[in-house]
Amino acid sequence: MSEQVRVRFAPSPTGHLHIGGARTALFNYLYARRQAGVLVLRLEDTDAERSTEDSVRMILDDMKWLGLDWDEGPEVGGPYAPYRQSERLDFYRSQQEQLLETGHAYYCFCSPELLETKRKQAQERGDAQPKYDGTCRNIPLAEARARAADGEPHTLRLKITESGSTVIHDRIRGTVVFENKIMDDFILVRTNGLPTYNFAAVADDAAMKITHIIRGDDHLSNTPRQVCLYQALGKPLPVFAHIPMIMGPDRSRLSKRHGATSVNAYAGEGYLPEAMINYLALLGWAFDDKTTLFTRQSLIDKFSLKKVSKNAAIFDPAKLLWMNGVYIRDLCPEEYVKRALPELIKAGLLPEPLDEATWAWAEKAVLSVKDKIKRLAELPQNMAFYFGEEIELDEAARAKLEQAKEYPELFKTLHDKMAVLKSFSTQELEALMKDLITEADIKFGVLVHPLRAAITGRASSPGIFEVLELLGQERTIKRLAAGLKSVGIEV
RNA sequence: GUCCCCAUCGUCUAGAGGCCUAGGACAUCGCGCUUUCAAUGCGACGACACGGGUUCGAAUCCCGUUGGGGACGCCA
Repeated sequence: MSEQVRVRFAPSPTGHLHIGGARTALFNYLYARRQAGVLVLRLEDTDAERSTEDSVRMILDDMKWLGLDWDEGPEVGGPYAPYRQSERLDFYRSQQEQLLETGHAYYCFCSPELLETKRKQAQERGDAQPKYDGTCRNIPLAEARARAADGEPHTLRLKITESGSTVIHDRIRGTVVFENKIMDDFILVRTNGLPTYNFAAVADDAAMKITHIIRGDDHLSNTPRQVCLYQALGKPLPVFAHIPMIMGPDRSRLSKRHGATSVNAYAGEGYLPEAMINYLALLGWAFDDKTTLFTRQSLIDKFSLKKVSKNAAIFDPAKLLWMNGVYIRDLCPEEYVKRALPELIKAGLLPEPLDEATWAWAEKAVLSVKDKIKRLAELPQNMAFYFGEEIELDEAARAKLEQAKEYPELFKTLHDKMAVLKSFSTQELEALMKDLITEADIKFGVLVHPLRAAITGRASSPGIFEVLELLGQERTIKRLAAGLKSVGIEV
């Protein structure tokens, strides 16, 4: 029987969770759930300069918004706690000590300035690949320790075997071979005593018994170094799976200049987490040649690394938008209302505690535009005409209203009859209007278009009877009268 | 520059030698339905980067070219 699958998502807290990170997290999540394994969330905050507590909060919130719950990590703890690298410094110290003792690591006293100079020189000479020249490689450990103890600034480097090659068996890429001579003795511990990414990540992955490393393609070239570290540490290698990157429309790495790239931004714009999950799942993965809509559970049931594609994918906001519309329309009325009303409250269109009558009205109003919107944030804009007393007509509406001039008597009658209607309901209104057009022998549109323009200020709206009823008799009459008056029809 | 990865419609992808006159989805365009818009239905447009092999047969395998991306930090 094989060991339990343990995967991890290890973001560095330097801002919101972005699209790429979210997709990596999602694939890890899906794989963990599919394999009945464990998803570990680990914060890689060894860069004290850029890591912030705010970012930690934001990333955790973004993960929760997406519904990507982790089994071990911040807030939930776990057998390998702590899950923040900044709190694991003692552990790294013990690891580096071991590497020093086994001769896999050594002290390096070269200053950053010196290295920078050497790197520049190498570049100017046109050297194949700038790499550390090994100046401090053979300083006896005892001597190095003494110098370090004297307070001489130093880093720790991993001693890489220069000959041979390092082979990676990637679940997605296949076999990838790197010649060892292209690697240099990279830094494990910085002058400030903090571990570098490559060191901390590997030490932790090994310690936390991570079995599968599912991460972005951009880490593929880091992998041979990390493999060397695993070996130096005497730890078994995990399975690597490098998933393709997500690019912007210009095929360069997705970044701010491509527009919204953080999950949070999409949440704010009224995207549903389930739509985001579905869309992200399809970026670099497909189940078959037909299916595009997946529930979270079907994603879990169907996900496999085998079907992850190798090529980079371009993030397409248009498809996400379409999918979000699908998900909004698919929401049951209760669920839809529950998510929609806060948007109106946020926009100041509805008061904060809602009384029962307003709630009932708002429910219907919000439902009337359900299949017109693709993002919840479009709601206030789309429903503006339901609020306030007077309205302003846009250009298209003006033109439609002008058409009323052809039938001044008809609209006068419409106004008068509506004004005295006993029950201002969909049924009554429909009967009234049907009678009018039959009598006048005109098409329905002739009556509806100017009416809609007058009461909504726009050329398009939900079904006219629905709007009429929701608006109520008083406001309808008021707006209709004002509209007719503006085109010279006195009522 | 060096190393590594990748290469099917504008975009996401299906395709693991014959099922491919290459399938689906988004976008775009057209038509239908309809009180408008939306939704929806139908349809159109649209791709195997190029060149060599291998094979009876290649989008699928091999090599090269070109193109794109990534890495080359005391960032992650």
